Amino acid sequence: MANRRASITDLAKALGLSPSTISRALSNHDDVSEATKVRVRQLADELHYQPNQLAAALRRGRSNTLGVLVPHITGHFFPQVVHGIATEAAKQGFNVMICQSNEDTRQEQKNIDLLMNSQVEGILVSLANSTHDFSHFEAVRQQNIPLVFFDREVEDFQGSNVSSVLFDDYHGAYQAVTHLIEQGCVRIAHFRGPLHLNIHKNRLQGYRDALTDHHLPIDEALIVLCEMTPKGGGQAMRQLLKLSRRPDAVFSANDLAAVGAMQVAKAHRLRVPTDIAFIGFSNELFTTFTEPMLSSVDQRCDQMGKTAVQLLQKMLKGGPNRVGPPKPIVLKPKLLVRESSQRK
Amino acid sequence: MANRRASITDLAKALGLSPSTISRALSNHDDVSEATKVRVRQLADELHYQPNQLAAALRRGRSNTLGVLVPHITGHFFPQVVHGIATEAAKQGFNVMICQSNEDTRQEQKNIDLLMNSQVEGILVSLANSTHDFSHFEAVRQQNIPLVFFDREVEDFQGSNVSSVLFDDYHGAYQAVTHLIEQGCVRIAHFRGPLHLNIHKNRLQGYRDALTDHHLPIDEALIVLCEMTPKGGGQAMRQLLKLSRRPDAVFSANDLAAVGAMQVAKAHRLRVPTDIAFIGFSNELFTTFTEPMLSSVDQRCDQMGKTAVQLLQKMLKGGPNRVGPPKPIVLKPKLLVRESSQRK
DNA sequence: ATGAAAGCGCTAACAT
DNA sequence: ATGTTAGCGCTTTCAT
Repeated sequence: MANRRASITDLAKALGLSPSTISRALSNHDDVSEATKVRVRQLADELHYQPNQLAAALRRGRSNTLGVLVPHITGHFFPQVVHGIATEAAKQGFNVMICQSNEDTRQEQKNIDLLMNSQVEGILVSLANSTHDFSHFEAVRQQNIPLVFFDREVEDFQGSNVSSVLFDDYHGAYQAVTHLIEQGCVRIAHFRGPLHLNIHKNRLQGYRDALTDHHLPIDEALIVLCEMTPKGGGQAMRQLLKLSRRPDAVFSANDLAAVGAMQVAKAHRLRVPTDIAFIGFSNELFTTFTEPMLSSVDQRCDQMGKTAVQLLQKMLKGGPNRVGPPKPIVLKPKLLVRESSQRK
Repeated sequence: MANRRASITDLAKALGLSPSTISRALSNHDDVSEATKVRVRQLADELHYQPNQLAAALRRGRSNTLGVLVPHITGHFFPQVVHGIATEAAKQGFNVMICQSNEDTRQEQKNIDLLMNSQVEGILVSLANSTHDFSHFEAVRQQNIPLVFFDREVEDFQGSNVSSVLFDDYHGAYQAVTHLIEQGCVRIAHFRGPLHLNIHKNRLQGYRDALTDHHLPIDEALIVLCEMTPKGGGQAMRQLLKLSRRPDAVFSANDLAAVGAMQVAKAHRLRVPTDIAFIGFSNELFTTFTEPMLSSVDQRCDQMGKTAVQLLQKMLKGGPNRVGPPKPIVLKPKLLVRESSQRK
């Protein structure tokens, strides 16, 4: 049978004190005598007293909870970011409520509502792919609840309590391709994803600019739209191998496709990296399990989560007298050179 | 400026009605006139009224929130399970609060406390590796808060509102080892984890029984306690290779250790699977990227999350007149045979 | 150093 | 069909 939980009132009655004193004692308030504190704590322990956060939050007007809204918690990236968020939030004393939009705008709206109703003190969002209408974020802005977009951002959505944490995809791609050039590669192919996503647009642009800046021609036949899976990468690779002049390197917009391509290349008796070098993107766990190990651009996903929470925290503390929103934070990528691209 | 949010009281005053009527209208209660409902909804929309869940939860004594406690949200397994949980919980109209223990018992205790304080209606837990002392779950049991252990369970922790969703590790291991025997392996090693975790105990027992049932001797020297990482697996492998009679197969309690071991074996010029075969456990994404591809036992992780929530839901609905706790649910494994164990 | 009292926003039993 | 009242458990101002 569910014993009703001991409340402050219960403690008060049992000790012949007032609820206010109990409350103060439990929160270690200065002007409660040490003796009383001891008595209170002891009884609280004995009765397994559990403070009711709901009540405290309601009274204080502060829920101590952050809301997180991600497209989903699968794959590599989002779990990692969520991990970073949860860890940092815990460190700062916040609870975390997590919702998934399943890449669906309607669910995103519903979840934003839900988070607001739950009186979260701030919201961290990565947009659903399909989201073009941003009216549901209006409410957040109006209530002046701090809002941080990460990875996927709403463009032109300004506000004094709105900011973002992004990843410099352009620079990551640029670094990767430059490294390939330095290794002596001259026909570098690129596997790209759909360009309505900024990440793919930027990675492609980084690729182009790196080539141009190093006086290499851009051959559109070497830029292949492919599904970002091992299978997709494999198909793209086969397509490239049919060219009269095959590429001597592949920079893929993700690791999965790179691995698939590498497998196909090896099946065609090409030596990696001597005949053809590979670089992926995201530094997935498995990149060190392939043979040769796959070079990749590391995104520091947990760093992104951590940074996002810190940014939010800054807004919460900033108060109303802060001038303007905190600047968006752009995380720098790091190229990890492994065997698949190391020719020298 | 943070406009104070409109409350029910505000709506009541503005419309010249009582708060109770507003409350009833908003929750579409039967005995409010349609006309009133319309008026109320309209004004609510206009003022962007957001119900305060905190207050409602406090009043109702029901928070509409489930607590989730996992060792971490990284790797393959836990994100997948959490995804299953979050999805199913959303479907059932629950919010989800997520905590990580970081495999640390003290944090686990703190998080359980936190969840209880947050008045969650039920808790889903996968234990930290290091947890030997279960006193923190006593409180949960005493408060009669439904508790579901998944994947990692506390043995001998019974209660009318305690249950679990497990994976049939024994059977998975048994299948894996039987398969190795059928491939002609006769000296099969096992990498095991710490045995206070049932998953490892059961995997070990499945290993033993499969050998015995097929009339193979059990050589304790072939059973190695190792850290479940590539590095740990590598070390264990080196240890095995020093034996006068090395093993001709390894069944590892997880994929990471298997991969590490496989790399070491290959570095020693052993051919996989001809000289030595490998099977891992969990069917991580990267198992298809290794060379040769790693055979593994698939756990259907998202199914586990979904099932766990459904079980919890059953307890919540069951009420106090239910007889005994719901039976633990055991999910069946599936052996995926890939190159690393396929000799014929 | 402690107590009395009010109220956070909501709901539900009990009126009318 | 609507209103009155009380209270969920806690914190905090204002006494004393």
